Amino acid sequence: MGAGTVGSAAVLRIGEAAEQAGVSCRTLRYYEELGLVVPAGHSAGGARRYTDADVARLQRIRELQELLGFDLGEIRTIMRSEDQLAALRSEYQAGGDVARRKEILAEAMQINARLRAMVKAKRDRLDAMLEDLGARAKRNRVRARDLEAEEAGRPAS
Amino acid sequence: MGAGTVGSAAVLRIGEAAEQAGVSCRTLRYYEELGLVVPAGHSAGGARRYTDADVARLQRIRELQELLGFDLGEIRTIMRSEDQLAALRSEYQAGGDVARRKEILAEAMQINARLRAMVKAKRDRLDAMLEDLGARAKRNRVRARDLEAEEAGRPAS
DNA sequence: ATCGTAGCTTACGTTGACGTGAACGTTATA
DNA sequence: TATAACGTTCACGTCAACGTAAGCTACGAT
Repeated sequence: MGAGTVGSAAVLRIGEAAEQAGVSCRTLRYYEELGLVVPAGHSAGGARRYTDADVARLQRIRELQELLGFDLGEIRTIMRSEDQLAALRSEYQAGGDVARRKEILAEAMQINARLRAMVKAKRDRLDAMLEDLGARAKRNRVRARDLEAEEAGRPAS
Repeated sequence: MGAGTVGSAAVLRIGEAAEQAGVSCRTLRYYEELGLVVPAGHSAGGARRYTDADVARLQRIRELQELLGFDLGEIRTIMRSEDQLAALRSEYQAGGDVARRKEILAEAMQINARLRAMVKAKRDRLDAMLEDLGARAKRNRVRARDLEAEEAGRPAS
């Protein structure tokens, strides 16, 4: 860690982490219960201590929940995949023979592709919806222009 | 209605409408309870009769629910806006003075813009996510290529 | 030392969005 | 005209995702 950064050890208490993630403390405890986010550490007295990485994880969970509409069960599955992916990445970087590295890479690419397909499908549907709304807006603009013209044509009918 | 089309009177029974919309009968009755979709008519005996327009409305509701993540309360608000918009459209087409038509148009455009902004925001976030996933995919592809090269360089190490 | 704030566990409550009978009426068809 | 399939209205059940209250503990400032 470079000098200048204070570093991101397990310094955040549950309230602080919750606020940064935009959720409640209860939600954090609930997520932990589900195995979604386990705090990086604990104080001597047993209080949860979160890192910035934990907060990032929380934000990712909210994104998957609110943006993609997954339920927490599906999110758990996804996060497990990503955790596994991170583990694979470590193993990958640690070296190992080429065959193993290829295996790892293949799995990573597959996981990525699955999520990508879901996101893309959703985005495309949103795009279609947006296009529809845009067409309506355009029609309205045309009508508005016509009205202006009509008004100008007969200023005081 | 042109000859050739049977027309879309209130012909669908609840089971048929439900199937076409991809939901359960219970859901239709529930939506009616919430004032989201009131069947276009009823049989002599009191059975609900839906039109194709009702089914379209149902599909729109599902879209708002699943794609945009609105709850049924928010959807009710949106649908009310759209109903009002349709009413305005009728009033608009019926004529009326220019000032009134401009008012109507302004309101319609405002309603449209609100929804459009929400959809666009969501789509942009999805786009960002997709871009991120794409970048990861690209890195993986590069790594895969490197691995192939390494293997070719030392065929039988 | 103490006192207020924050955190901990346990456990029951709540809200949205339906699912699932029960008991009964309606409709299409053989 | 019988009868199976479909419909109706209550009304209670369920599941996820938390909210909330109670009773107790830990830590930071005065």
